[in-house]
Amino acid sequence: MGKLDFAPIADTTRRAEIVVLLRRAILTGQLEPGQKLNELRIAEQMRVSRAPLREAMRELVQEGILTSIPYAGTFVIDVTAKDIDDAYSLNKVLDEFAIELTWRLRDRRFFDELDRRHDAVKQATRDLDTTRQIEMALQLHGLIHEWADNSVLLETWQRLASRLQMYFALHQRARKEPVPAEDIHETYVRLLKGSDMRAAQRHAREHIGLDFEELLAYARSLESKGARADRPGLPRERPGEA
Amino acid sequence: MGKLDFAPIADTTRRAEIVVLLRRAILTGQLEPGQKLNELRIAEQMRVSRAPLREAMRELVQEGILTSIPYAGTFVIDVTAKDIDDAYSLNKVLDEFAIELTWRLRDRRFFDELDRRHDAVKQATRDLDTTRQIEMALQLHGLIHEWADNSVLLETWQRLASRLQMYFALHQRARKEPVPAEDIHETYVRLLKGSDMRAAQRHAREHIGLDFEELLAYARSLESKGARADRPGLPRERPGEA
DNA sequence: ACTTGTTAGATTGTCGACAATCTGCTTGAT
DNA sequence: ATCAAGCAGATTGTCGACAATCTAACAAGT
Repeated sequence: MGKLDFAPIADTTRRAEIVVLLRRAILTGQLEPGQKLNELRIAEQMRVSRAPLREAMRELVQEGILTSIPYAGTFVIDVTAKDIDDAYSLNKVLDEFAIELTWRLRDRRFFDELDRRHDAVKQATRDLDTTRQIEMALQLHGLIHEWADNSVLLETWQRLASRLQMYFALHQRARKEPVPAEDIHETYVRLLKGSDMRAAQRHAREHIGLDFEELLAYARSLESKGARADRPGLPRERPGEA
Repeated sequence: MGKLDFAPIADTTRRAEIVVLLRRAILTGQLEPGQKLNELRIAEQMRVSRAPLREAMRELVQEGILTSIPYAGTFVIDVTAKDIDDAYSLNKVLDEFAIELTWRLRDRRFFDELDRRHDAVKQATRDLDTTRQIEMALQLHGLIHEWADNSVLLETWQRLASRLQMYFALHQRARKEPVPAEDIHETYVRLLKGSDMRAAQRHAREHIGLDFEELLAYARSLESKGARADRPGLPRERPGEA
């Protein structure tokens, strides 16, 4: 018999597809932070009943990009400057760890994949597709976490990456300027291919740091402008879990 | 008006209560790894319809202690030695980070809470209540993550703690010996109260390390004994997310 | 003996309807 | 005018029934 091994076939449940649609809508900023998700309306738009929609929403709540208040509704999470700062500082720690784990596992396939993703970022940049640029940059950044061969680290990173994508998309959408044209990942990729692990770790911190500082400044400016009063019934605090 | 601030009232949805019940059943080992959860049977036992039960199960899937395969069922996650090892190594990194963040925030209330949780562990040990001992030990350990004032870190820790509790409960249930009587947390607490942060971080690694080594040895012995053939239809691989 | 097609039973996925709860407005008393 | 009570509408939570899919046993053909 042939030694061909097939990949498992795709999920074909409505729930799974709904999750993909909703996640994309949130991460690209089509659904704004704090916005309420009306179940009936969304279910009708998607031509689906509320059952699979609600199950999908529960998944995204646990994924950390939605928040739910019983009998009040499910909302896109609010983005505070502190959230961004918290995510940023944890991200630094995880990156350092991921580089350490990945370092001895780097091989030809790793470098090829690194280049492939790097190219994807540059392509999206040329196309002026900001949304895709953000997504591809995070994919490039996520490679060290995928390669580290630590399932728990990878899960943690993916949860974090979801929020990062949302934050950055929000930021990009706010400032009208076009995308930065120069390639800010060049050094990052080069160091990951090199032989100085400490240098790579150090750069990962600082490189990410630059983007984040800008993002933080934006978030802080939003908050100093006072709480938004346009959307009524916003949850100011999420109820604690038992 | 009084300056009393009330805690948010408890969630009163069936879904939330089901989550608590299911989580406890899994973390205490009443539901074994790999075991399938029959929706109809559980729903009847709890006197609830399948809708809130299924939503609760989706949450636990995202929490990482259940795994779902479309049209096949939802199962308690399988525990492999590598999973434990992965969780262990990430836990070391998170602990080090948490101690760093918490260090300058330590105050009277922190030390009091530290003692309170430490006492709770000792009490459970005296009562020979192994399940509670594990839970309290993790609570003691979680204090540095709660105190660190980083919401993303806290979330990450809580997800990790769920699995750790499951692993340890499984281990305890397997070996017939009674609980270790001596107080293994004494040094940990003392160092957290002291003034040498590096020493506290170092101890956190090694202290946890001991428990884990034992746990790992157990998990490896299970796997070398060959795959279990008693439960049919076990998922050997979970389908990837798109 | 081995494979293939079929069928019955069980289980998961989805739907539409009903119950519980919240929100905002109206009403009416002071 | 102010405020509380209560009502109407909208939205979420839950239920029971149906559809889609899987599993295992059985029959039939090679």
